[in-house]
Amino acid sequence: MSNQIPKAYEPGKIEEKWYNFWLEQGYFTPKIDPSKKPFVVIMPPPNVTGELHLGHALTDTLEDIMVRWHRMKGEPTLWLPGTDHAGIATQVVVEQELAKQGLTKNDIGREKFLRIIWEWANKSRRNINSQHQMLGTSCDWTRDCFTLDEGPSRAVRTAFVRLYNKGLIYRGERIINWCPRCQTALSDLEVDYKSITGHLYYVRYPLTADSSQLTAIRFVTVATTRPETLLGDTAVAVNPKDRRYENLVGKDVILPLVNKKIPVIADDAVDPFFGTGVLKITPAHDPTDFEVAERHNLPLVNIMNLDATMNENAGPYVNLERFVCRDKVVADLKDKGLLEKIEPYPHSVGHCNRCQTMIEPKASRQWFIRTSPLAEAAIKAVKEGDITIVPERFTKVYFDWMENIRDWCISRQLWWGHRIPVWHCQDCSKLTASADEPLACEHCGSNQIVQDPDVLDTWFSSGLWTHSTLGWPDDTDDLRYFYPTSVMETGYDILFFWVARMIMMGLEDTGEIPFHTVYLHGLLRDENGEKMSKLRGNVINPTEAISEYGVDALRFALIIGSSPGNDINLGQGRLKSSRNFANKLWNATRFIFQSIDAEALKCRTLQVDVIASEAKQTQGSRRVEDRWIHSQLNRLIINVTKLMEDFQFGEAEQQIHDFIWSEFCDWYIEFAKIRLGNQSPPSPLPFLVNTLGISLRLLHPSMPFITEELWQSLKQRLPNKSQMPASIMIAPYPTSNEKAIDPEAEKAMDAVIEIIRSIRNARSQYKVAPAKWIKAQVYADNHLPYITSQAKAIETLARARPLAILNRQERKAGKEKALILVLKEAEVVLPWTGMIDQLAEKKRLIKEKELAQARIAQLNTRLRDNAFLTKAPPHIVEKEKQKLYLLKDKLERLKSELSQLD
RNA sequence: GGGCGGUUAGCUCAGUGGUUAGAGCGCCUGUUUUACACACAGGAGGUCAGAGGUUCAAGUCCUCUACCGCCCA
Repeated sequence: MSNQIPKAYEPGKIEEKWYNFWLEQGYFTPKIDPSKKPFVVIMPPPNVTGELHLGHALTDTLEDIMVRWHRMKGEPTLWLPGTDHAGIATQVVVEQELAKQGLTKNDIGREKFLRIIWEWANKSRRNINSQHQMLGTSCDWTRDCFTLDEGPSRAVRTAFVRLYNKGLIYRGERIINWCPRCQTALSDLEVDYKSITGHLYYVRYPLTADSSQLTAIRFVTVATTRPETLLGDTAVAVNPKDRRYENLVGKDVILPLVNKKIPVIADDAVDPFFGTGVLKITPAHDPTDFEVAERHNLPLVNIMNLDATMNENAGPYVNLERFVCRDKVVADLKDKGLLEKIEPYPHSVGHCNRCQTMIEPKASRQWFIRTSPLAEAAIKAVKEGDITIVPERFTKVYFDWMENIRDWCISRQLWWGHRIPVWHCQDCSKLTASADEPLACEHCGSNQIVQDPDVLDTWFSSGLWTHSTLGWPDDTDDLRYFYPTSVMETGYDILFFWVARMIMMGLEDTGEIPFHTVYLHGLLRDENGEKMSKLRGNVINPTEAISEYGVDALRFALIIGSSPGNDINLGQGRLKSSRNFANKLWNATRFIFQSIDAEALKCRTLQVDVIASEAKQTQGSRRVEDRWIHSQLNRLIINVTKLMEDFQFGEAEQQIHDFIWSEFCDWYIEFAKIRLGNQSPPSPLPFLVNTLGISLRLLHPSMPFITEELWQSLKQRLPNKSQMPASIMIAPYPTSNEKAIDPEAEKAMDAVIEIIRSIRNARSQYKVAPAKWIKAQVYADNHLPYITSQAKAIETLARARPLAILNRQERKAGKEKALILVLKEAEVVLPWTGMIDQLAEKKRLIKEKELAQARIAQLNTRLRDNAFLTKAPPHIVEKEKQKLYLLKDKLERLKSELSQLD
């Protein structure tokens, strides 16, 4: 037949086709409908540093699942995509590109450098967006944003000026983290601390002659990990409670190598148990020392240049690189007999998280945000439940960070980013902050004003992303309708960097929370739980995975079996099994199509409604297996809906997977085959088609491409195709029908399945040739009519012929050798003359009897326990009683079988 | 130092108080059964890290211990 579909799923052939179809139909762009509450996700904007990695694929997949699900539920759904200029990260990448040509950014100048970096960014954006599209993201490209676009840039300037005018942004000299390679200040969050085994140097600081006379001490010993910084010392300090040194406080010592007089002071910050208990104070190069210096009015001596070489304050050491200088200082101290000892010393040292260069703490004049007032509101929003963090445990982490928040250094000495909207007056040296470029100093009116050369931390603009992308500071339709947004979905690693700051900035700028829910996913690891890295060579490239397994398989593999906030291990095995699942679905559908086409050849019309949660069956009554698959399907819909609402996407996918593979393919389709073969009404086709249609819709958010392809092919085969939605994307998400839950059909089919399984098991145990038919009798009572109705299925699926299904009362004590299987609701008798080890079989039955007795005893104890009967909920007690009843029944039958064997 | 998470089958992980703990991969046996070998059928494999406690009921809640990982300082 010409419209037959291929034997194996070939993902590459259909993905682009359907993505373009969706785009052309405009499904990704929501219609603003004030009568409906929208569902809104703002995408975490990837950096324009190059391409997407697996982490982005995970983000895209989770967000696409939520977004497609809500869209199918009929909510106006906006998923707003964007990209981030990523100040330092992008500048580092482009500088590396330049370095390949032997150039630095200073060689070519700010203007030309910015031109090159813009080219890079634009290319990168195109690349990134097409990768998002490969992944199937249903985001609204008409609203695509870049942090440096005019809108978001104006939002940045406006937010800055507002905070400045409220006194929440200030400029001041503080110890900041300086990256000597990037040549910029960094915020505390941009520093990675690494454990390093360094050394603790014990250095003698001689007392001045006067002090020495007064105390009869010649020197104090100071322990330090950074001897080169002693060139910038302006004091030594001890703890005021330290009895050992109490007579030293107020005296003076001579700074070695520099031969400068510096005081001994007492300060609580000194830990008497560290080293000798005497600390050198280098205020310009250490955060604690800086604070000590502030308390004691000590001068700051900066001894380093911006590239971490020593400056003129280092005297003879000028121009030496910091570590070269250290070696020289240590050698010189040794020469002068001032180095007491050197001990190995493990400690943690900050590194730039972009280039891994060792950070230099450094006193520097920078711009800061006073964060504590902002944090207060941000804490309140979560505490009062306006914002929910999923999984919940991160709430504590969030509070902890917010409650101990420190001021945020926002200025960067970079060229790539948002220029700080402050102008310095050359005449009165006062500052003018303005969202629009000012013509004159607002203080003295001079036009001799120069804009601050620095740019803002990238995360400042990211912090505004939820509202700047919707038009803020303007009062736009988008902002009014889509803000506050619904879910902020991202990795837990940027909770502080981004999520926390968005909450602070969103509340500050708009007076409203930026989103109702924060959903944090885990990080991706390889199949052994190792971090993915180029060095280890265990990186999975999403593009390669897609071409090998298909997008749907990649998406499915990323999510199935995962749980919120926990890391996800992804390897080839998981990708393969997800691809296999896609192929399974493909082939199940292929089978159903073949059946539909066969019907069509006989000119019969298929009565089926693939949208309704229950198939309409017009010809004759429904058979028990039809009721059963319906019941199972509706249970699935109930479970999946609940799981999706609880952000349990991994478990939702697992359940859909298990239903399709096990219940539908392994059993229902196998039952259906028999009926299709013998043509006796009622036809299972409406149920096959309906179950397939619902399964496809349930699965669509996870596997958009294969479900669309199959949906469209299915539609072509249905008589009511004109009434079906044009795409599965806009078809309604299945809703459950409580009435379809059918415990009677479930029990009956459980019994049938158990009968088939037990016969198969016995065949396998006795190594019966697969093709051989064996004689079987089934005796039952309760579900006899149902079991009888499945005679053909039992016969075919267990290869049992001749098969007799009889009432238990008709059971006669036969002397014929037979294998007897006592099941939950039935006995299966397999007469196998000469094949059975009668003794072993008797032993097996005795063992089963004992097992049943043990469990009955257990249940009896429980059901006689008054505490259980009074305190356990009634439905649990009822369940236990039911179990006991069934077991007792089984025990009786086991006993009766055994007695016949004697 | 403070906090968080983990410890469940050979491996990787689900398991949201209900009593016989699941999946994928791997392993063993068999099968060209006309949707699918990217498959089918059958099978082996777990004192749920350890110790105490709460509860009618604990893999699940609490306490402690051990080990592993992460975050913050």
